[in-house]
Amino acid sequence: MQPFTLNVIKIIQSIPRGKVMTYGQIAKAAGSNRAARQVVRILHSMSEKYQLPWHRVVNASGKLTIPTEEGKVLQKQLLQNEGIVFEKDDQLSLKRYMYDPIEFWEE
DNA sequence: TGCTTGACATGGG
DNA sequence: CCCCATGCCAAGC
Repeated sequence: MQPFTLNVIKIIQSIPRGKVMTYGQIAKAAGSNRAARQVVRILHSMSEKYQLPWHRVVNASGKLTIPTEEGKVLQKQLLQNEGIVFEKDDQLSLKRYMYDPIEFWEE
């Protein structure tokens, strides 16, 4: 496994309750700013094994991008359980809920 | 080894 | 705001 992959896993595990991160952010934080698609794959194949909070990962627009309707509904419910409120059907406010680890370094 | 596959991102029309 | 093309790169086959 590549170090990048491991980083992605750790980062996703570090997302706190009630917060979300975008694929691009995670990829960048893991060391490759253009590897959003690898994050996708990792979520696909490792979310079970590593118990990743996959539902806290959304796209750059702050929308749910699960292909199936059931998956989308499930993710939405999981996020709502954590206190996140949706503006529209599958749209949430990134301004409010986006988790940026940079807070730790710069604050 | 080489080609295909994505739950993405970004920019242009 | 929606749709499309293109870039990207590790994992699977």
